[in-house]
Amino acid sequence: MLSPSARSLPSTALKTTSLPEAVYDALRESIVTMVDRPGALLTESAVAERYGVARPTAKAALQRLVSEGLLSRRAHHAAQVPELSRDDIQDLYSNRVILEEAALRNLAADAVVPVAALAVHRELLEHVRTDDRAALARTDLDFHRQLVLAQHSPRLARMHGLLMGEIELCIGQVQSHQLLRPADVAHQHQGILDAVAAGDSPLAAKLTRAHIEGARDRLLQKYDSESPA
Amino acid sequence: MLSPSARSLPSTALKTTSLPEAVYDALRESIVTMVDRPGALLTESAVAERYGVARPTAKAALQRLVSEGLLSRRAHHAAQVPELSRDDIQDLYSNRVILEEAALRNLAADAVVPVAALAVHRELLEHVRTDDRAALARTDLDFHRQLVLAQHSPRLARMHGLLMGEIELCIGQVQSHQLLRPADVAHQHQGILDAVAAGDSPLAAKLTRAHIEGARDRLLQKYDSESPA
DNA sequence: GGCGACAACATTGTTAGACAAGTGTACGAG
DNA sequence: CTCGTACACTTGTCTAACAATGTTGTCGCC
Repeated sequence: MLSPSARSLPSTALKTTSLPEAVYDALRESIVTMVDRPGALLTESAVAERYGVARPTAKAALQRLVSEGLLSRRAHHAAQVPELSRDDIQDLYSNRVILEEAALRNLAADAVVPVAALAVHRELLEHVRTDDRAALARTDLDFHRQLVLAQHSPRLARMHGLLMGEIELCIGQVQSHQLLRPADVAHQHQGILDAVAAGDSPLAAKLTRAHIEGARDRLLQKYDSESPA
Repeated sequence: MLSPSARSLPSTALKTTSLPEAVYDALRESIVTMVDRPGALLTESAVAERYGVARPTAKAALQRLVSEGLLSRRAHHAAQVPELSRDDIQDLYSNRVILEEAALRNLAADAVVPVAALAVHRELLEHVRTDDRAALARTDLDFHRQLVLAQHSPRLARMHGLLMGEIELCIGQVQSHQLLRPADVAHQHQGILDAVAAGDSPLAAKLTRAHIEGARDRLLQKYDSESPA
């Protein structure tokens, strides 16, 4: 009784199946939430000590984060939380447009609104009502993920997931959710869902593009105002 | 004298900077060239022994291949060369269309033909003349890679690279280059380049889609004739 | 003869410790 | 002031070992 394996590890609770994956999850979280600020150096030993694991385990987690673009690294040097440039933001969002526009075009062609996306949409409306900005930003990304997932294309989901990972980091670094206009987000999502339900592919694609480019512009604006170079 | 570190490793020569990367390269090659047939099991120890490295080194190489979809794996089991299904082929190519169509649309918008792609195109014409099917298949993929690279978008290149890796495997498994019509490939590439030079985005996109879907259909046809289920 | 429990095996998961090799830096010599 | 060397730090790689897990095969029982 009393959950036998409740022995918790130093800093954060690690509860996933694989140890490297648990470290990966924890580290990823602390990167996108800006606990580790951009530019911060993460040595293998430091990570190993922080989570109470061996260096090879930490190494594996770091390697995965590097391969996903959430850390940068030069050979024989500590991994580093990247500071995203203006070009990075534009690259991220222009590729996101490509993927999601295509996804929504296909979705609308079938004229069927995926239930998972609908559920997330309702959750988002709730967050708009309570004006919970942080939760709203998270749910917003979730909504887009669900739309892509509804495609049942493993490769599309994987590529989109890669992009979204870096976009999370991006949003964290620019603190853009403070500028978010909750009602607009909800309204635009509704428009996209309506276009899908109506089977209007061109409209769904157009609204998706506008929605994402709007987010990008807001991000860039904040970015410019913060780093006047 | 006499290059001091010329001690060669068992099967294949490994000459890259990092040992895991060298194993990765060699293993990848032997997978896409069907030296390791689909369904074959690759244990960490076997790989380690084959290339004369320690198990952790082999593990890293395997992990990377798994993360790129060139190997599949269940926990506590040997990695396995995946056998691509009909659905996989369709998924691969429909996503490839999304990416390359977008890339060519942008390229044509600038109306500038990338020199690297032109160089590869000339190389391909040479292979058509000498009727070298294997080299032609390789150069064909290279041509598409160059078109995407010309975009100068790190994320687009990375996503496209992932797709192309699996497509290489796909082409190897179906032995599709035997069905390739060299003159057609060259002709279609020329058409795409012309559309880009003319700054005709819609045409470039349309030709690209047709070119890729043609390749897909040829692949599927061969696939169906080989596995009549 | 068929079926289930148990035991042996194979494989990966994770750790520890060690040494080599590469990189940047600070310090000292010229 | 400049250059080169030595040192400290970090990663790269290996060996060895044990734990955890999944598979397989065998044996006895029904």
